[in-house]
Amino acid sequence: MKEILREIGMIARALDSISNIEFKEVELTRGQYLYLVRICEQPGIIQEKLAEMIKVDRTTAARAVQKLELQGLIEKRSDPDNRKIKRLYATDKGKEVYPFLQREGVHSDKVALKGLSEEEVEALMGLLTRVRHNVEADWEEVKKGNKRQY
Amino acid sequence: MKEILREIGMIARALDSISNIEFKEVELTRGQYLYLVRICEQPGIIQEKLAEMIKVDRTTAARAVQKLELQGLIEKRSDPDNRKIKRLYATDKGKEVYPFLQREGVHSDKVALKGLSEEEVEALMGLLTRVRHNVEADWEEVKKGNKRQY
DNA sequence: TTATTTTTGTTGCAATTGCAATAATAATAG
DNA sequence: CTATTATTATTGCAATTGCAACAAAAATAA
Repeated sequence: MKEILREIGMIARALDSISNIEFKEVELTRGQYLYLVRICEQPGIIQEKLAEMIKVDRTTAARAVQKLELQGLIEKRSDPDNRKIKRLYATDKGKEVYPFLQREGVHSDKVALKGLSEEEVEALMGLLTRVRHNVEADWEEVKKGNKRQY
Repeated sequence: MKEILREIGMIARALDSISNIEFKEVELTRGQYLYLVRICEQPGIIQEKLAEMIKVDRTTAARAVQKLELQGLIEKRSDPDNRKIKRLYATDKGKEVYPFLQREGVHSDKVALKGLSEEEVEALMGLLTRVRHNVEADWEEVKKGNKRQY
């Protein structure tokens, strides 16, 4: 029955690959778009949450964010109430590329869902959200070092 | 509408991350399991097809296969009718780890689909297969260097 | 047949990725 | 209040990843 997860893997890798190739046009290297879009959409988000949302290692997110900052696409601001965290914001330059990322996303969306009715899209979205919830619980456990039983 | 693709990305990364952590127990490093399972299931498959199935760069597949061979988990055999290709087969050692990969896959499957009825699973599978077909056409084009219009 | 194009495979970089280990602050427990 | 634990961020490796660029064989075209 695990063909479902394989399909998901294939789709994810294919789309990620496409995005990475297309975003070179905007001077973004592999993976960066993931972080930038989310920072644009949730100004003030911190690195830790970003990694959690994207489902990537904390240190990976750290370097991606670091590079985005170095490129002047985002900036880190210290929080006055909490010296531990650094809030992330897109700079003007970052905000400038965002529309391109959006358009690409919309297009990939259109391509991916071609031939699906509105009801099917709705159903797919609902099912995937449930699957994601199921999976993310395990991911967090395993990431913490806990072992799954089977 | 592109939340669907985001969900897919999250699920894929989370599961991949879990698998990579769990398969260290069997001496497999990041990504290797993807190739090994498919070679076990389709003995005689060639590298190029493997990359296409998994949706990964040809050179990435090349190194993964190379390493699997070095570890003695698979072997490359020249084809008598076609000197260009090399067919891939799991060795006894490779076949030995396969059941573990399977069990892990079954478990991830169970976790991911928890709470979904049989009909929902069926529906999800159908929808994802269609999405995958849509996406893989674009992937192959973009990989060939062609540009998408939007 | 000969020439061109496509398929399949490899290696040299340069980059991302993630595990360990470290540090510092915040939150919780005793 | 002090001690312990959890959160957040960073850096040092060692590895995977993928784009270019190449090679060689096969498939197609002229």
